[in-house]
Amino acid sequence: MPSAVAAPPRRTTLTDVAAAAGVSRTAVSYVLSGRTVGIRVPETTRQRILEAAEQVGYRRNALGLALRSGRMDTVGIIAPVSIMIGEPGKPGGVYYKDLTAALAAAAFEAGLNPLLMSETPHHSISLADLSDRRVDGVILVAKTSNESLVRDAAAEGVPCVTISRDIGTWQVATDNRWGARLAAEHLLGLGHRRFAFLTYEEDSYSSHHRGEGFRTALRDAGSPPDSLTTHLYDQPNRLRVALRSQTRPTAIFCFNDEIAVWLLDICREEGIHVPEDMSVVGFDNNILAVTVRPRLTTVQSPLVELARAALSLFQQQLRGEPPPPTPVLIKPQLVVRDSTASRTLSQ
Amino acid sequence: MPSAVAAPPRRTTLTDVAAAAGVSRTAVSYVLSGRTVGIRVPETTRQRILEAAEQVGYRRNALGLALRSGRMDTVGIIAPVSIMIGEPGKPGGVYYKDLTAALAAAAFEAGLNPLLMSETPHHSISLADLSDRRVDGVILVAKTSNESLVRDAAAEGVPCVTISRDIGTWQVATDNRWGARLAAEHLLGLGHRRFAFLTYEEDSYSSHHRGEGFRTALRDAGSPPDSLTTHLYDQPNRLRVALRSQTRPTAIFCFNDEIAVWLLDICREEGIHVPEDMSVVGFDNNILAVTVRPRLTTVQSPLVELARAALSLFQQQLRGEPPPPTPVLIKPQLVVRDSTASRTLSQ
DNA sequence: TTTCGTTGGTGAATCGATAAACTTGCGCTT
DNA sequence: AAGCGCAAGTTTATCGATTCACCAACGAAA
Repeated sequence: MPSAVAAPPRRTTLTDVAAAAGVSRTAVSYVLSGRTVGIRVPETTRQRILEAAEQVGYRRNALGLALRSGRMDTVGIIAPVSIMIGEPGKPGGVYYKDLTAALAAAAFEAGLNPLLMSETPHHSISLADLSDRRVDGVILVAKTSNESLVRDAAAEGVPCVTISRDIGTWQVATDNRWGARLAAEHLLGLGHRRFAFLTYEEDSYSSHHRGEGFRTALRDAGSPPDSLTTHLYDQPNRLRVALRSQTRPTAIFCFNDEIAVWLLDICREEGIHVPEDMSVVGFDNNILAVTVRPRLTTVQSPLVELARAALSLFQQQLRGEPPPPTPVLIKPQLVVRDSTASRTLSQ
Repeated sequence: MPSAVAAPPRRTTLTDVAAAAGVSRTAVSYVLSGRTVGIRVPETTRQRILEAAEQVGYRRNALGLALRSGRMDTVGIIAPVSIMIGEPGKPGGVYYKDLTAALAAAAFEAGLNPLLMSETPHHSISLADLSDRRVDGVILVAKTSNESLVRDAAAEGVPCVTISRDIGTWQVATDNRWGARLAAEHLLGLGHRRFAFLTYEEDSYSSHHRGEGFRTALRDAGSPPDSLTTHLYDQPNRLRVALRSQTRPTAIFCFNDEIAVWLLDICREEGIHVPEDMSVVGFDNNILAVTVRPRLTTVQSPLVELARAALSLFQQQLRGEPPPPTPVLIKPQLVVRDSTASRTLSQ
C-alpha cells in the first residue's frame, strides 16, 4: 500500500456522453456545440444527449477543441514582470501593474483568456513562445517591445499588438501630446509663464511625445521657446540648482506621478511650497496621485480604454481584417486636484 | 481579388521535419524530445533530424503535446481583477496587484505559465473552467476563494492552492499573528500602553489573525485587556470620537497600509501629529508606505516568498505528493520608518 | 543452415473534439 | 415495383505529438 492518495477520477469525454445517450460522438458534438447545419437531430434526441451530458458531468476539453480549430481563445500579455515586483520605493512598476490588470479585464470582456508572459533571466521571449499555439497572439507592453519579435510575429502571421511603442502595424497608445497639451493649457490658464518638464529619459516614446505636446501648446499660446526647460529624474543636483535660481520655473510638468511624488519631496527639502510657490502636474492618475499630499493634479492615463482598444485590434487581427491606417490614440483627461494653483504675484 | 492579406504560412509540424529528414515522425519525436529509451537512433541520423528541424523552422505545438500528455504546464491564477482596476483613490487593489505579480513571477521561476482567471459580471468561475484542461490547476487569492469551488476541485482531482483563506487542504498564508506581534513588541518597546487596531472587517481571515496576534503579544507583555480597542474603517465618526477622548490610544496598528494612509489624513484633520502625538503601524509595505509622509513603519507582507510557497505546493500536488500537515505560514518582517516614535511623557 | 541477438528504425493507436461524406430506413410517388 | 427524397443520424479523416509493439536486415554462433 504505497500511497493512500485516491486516483483522480478520469475526466469524462464526448465518448462517455455518447455511450450514455446511445448515440455517436458526432451527434453529441453537434448538440453540445449548438451547431445546426450539416446534421439533423430531433428534439427528443437532443434532450437525451443534454441530459446524458449533465449526468456524467461532461466538460469540454479545451485542448481537443483548440487542436482541431486552431483557436485557443487566449491572448498572451507580454509585460515586464521583473519591474512589476521591484523593491517598494523604487520607481516604475505601478503603471505596468495597472495596465496589466486593465488588459486582463479587457481580455475577459472580449471572451479571451489572458496568459502572462515575461522575459526572465533564463529565458527571453522569442517566436517559439508565440507559435506553439498556446496563445492565439500577443499584446506587448511598451518596455517589452522587442523589435525583432514583432517583426517575426508579423512574418509568421501571429497577431500582435503593441502598446505605446512605435513598432509594427497594430499600435495603441495614449495620446500623449493631447495629455501634455491639457496640462500646459491648465497651467497657462493659472497664469504660469516659466515651466519645466521632468522625465526619465528624453527620447523614449512617451516622454518624447509628452515633451513635444507641452512645448507645442506653449508655442500656440505665444510663449517664448525658452519658457520651457527639461530636467532628468536621475540628475537631482541639477534640478536643485534650477530650483534655487532667480528665474526658476513656477510650474513643473512631470512625466508621471511617481516622478511628481519625488519632486514634491525635493520641493519640501528646498523649502518650496506646493502649490503656493510651485505648481506640479503628474501623469497617470494612479494610486500615488491621491495618496501624496498635496493630492496631485494629473493627466489620467486612460488604461481601461487603452486596454479595450488593444483587445479590439487584436480581435480584428484574428478575424483577418486590415490594420487601421494609423496608430489608435486614446485621449486622456486632466484631473485637477491640489498640486496646482494660480501663480502668485510675487513671482 | 477581394483581399490583399497574405495567407499566414502554415506552421511546420513533425511530419514536415520527418519528410525533410527522410525518417518517420516517431524518430523525429524521440530525437527532439530527447528520449533515449524504447528506440535506437545513431548519431548521424540524430544530426540529420536536428538539422532538418532547424531548416524547416520547426516549433513544437504545445496543444498536441498537452493533449497527449495531459499536462499544459499552466497554472490558473484566480485573482480579483475587478478590485484590481477599481477607481484610483478607492481602497483595495494594491495588495492584489502586487500579489498577482509575485505569483506570475513565481510561476515563471517554476517553469509554469500563469493564466489569469477572474469572476466577471457575466461569468463566475466554476469547476468547468478548471477541468477543461486549459490549466493544470489553480491558485486562489483570498477574496476569490469560493468554498464550493475548492471542494469541487479537490473532488475532481484538480490541484488547487488557496492563499490566506482557511479553505481546502493546500494553504499558504502570511503569518499574520507573527507580524502583529512584531508590531506590538515594537510599540511596547517605544513605551506605548494604549492601543487601537484599525481594520476593514473584524472577522475576515487576515484581520482576525492580526487582531489576535496583537492582543496576545500585549497579554504576554502584561498589558491589561482593555489596553486595546478595535475600530473599523467604514466608521470614521466613531474613530474621531475615540481620537478626541482623554484616554485615546497613543499607537494604532492598521490592518494594512491603505488604512494607515487614511488614518494619517484623519489625524492631520484632528490636529494629531504623527509620530509625535501618535504612532501608526501599517501592514504590507507596499508603494504607499514609502509615498506617504511620514513614511510608514509597517509589517512587510512577504509576497515573493508567499508566491514561491504557493507554487511549490502546487507542484507537489501535481506530482501526487501528500499535502503538508498544516498551512504553510510565511513569517513577515517589521520595517521601521517614520510613523512611530517613543511615547512622549505628556501622554 | 537455422537460430539468435542486435541495430535502426517503422506502424498504428491514442489523447478529445470536429466536420465532410456517407448510410440506412421509411414513406410516398409514379 | 422501382425510384426519389428526406429524416436521423453514423463513419471516417483530421488537428500534432507521443509511445507501445513490432519488423527488416545483417552478422555471428551453433
